[in-house]
Amino acid sequence: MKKRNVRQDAIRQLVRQRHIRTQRDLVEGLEKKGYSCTQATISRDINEMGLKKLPEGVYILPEDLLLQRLVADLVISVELANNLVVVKTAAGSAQGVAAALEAAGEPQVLGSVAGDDTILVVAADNEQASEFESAINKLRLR
Amino acid sequence: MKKRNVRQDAIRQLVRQRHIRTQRDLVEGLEKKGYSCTQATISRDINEMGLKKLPEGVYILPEDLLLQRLVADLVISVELANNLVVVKTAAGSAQGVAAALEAAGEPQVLGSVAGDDTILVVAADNEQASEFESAINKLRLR
DNA sequence: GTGATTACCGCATCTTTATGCAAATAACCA
DNA sequence: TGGTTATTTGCATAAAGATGCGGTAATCAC
Repeated sequence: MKKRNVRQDAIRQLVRQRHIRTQRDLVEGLEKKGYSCTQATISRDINEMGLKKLPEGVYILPEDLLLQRLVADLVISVELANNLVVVKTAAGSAQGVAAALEAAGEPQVLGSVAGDDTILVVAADNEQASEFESAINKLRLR
Repeated sequence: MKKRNVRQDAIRQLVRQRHIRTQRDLVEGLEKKGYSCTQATISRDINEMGLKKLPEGVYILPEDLLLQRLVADLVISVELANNLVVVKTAAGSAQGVAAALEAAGEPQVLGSVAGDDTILVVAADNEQASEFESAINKLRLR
């Protein structure tokens, strides 16, 4: 049976795109994508993929967890200016957040510099910058 | 009715002391302290107190959440040396973590200085330092 | 092919947490 | 004080998630 991997890819997509709060959400989301399975299967998939549930109640991919926490905890604002994104952080945290962003390796980013409470992120063009901005904002739950 | 507040104080203690994973854990812990109540009551207490459940599966007080996340995500090691505690963090994060520690206002800390990836914490004496060390380590789940 | 082994999954059920409802208790007030 | 109102709680049950068991499909050795 090969469907398992394909289904788990679909789960990855759903978790990244939307805010999935329950396993039922996933069953329904998968249904719309043409996959049919039960909550029991989802439970096993979640365990196998190492999905975590945040205190805020949404599922998140394990590889996104660290960045999410740092962004949610330390980023104060995100502003767009042409192909630049200016990220304000808690005092003294810009270096740390910038390192995590770097490590996450968002493809649309050319590079960044960080001061004490500000990160300047340079994207190739306005659209790439905008994409990056919304990617960050998606991590800032609550 | 005064028992509610007293019970919630006991819950606070338990959550800080041990790693509480289920509401049943709390019912049992409270039982040993002489409080008798049901899981339904605990559920309401947890909601009212704003307790959160970490992805690692343990409950945490809302006021401890930010520090916990930063410590868990960014602290690499904690070493004790007489009345000093040397905290190693991810590169560029020492400032941020030190600020959060500062904000948490652990009473046993006299002060601290932070470089790029190291925080030096000064306590009044060896015992205070040791207490602080274990307080930090308690936040470093998994 | 046949048989054995393995991976996968649904069903049923268990565990954990949330909640509607009514009873009990506390707080208030005339 | 007696009556009224607001809180707090337990019980029963719903909702969300985990898991034992057995069945089916895919794989492999022969």
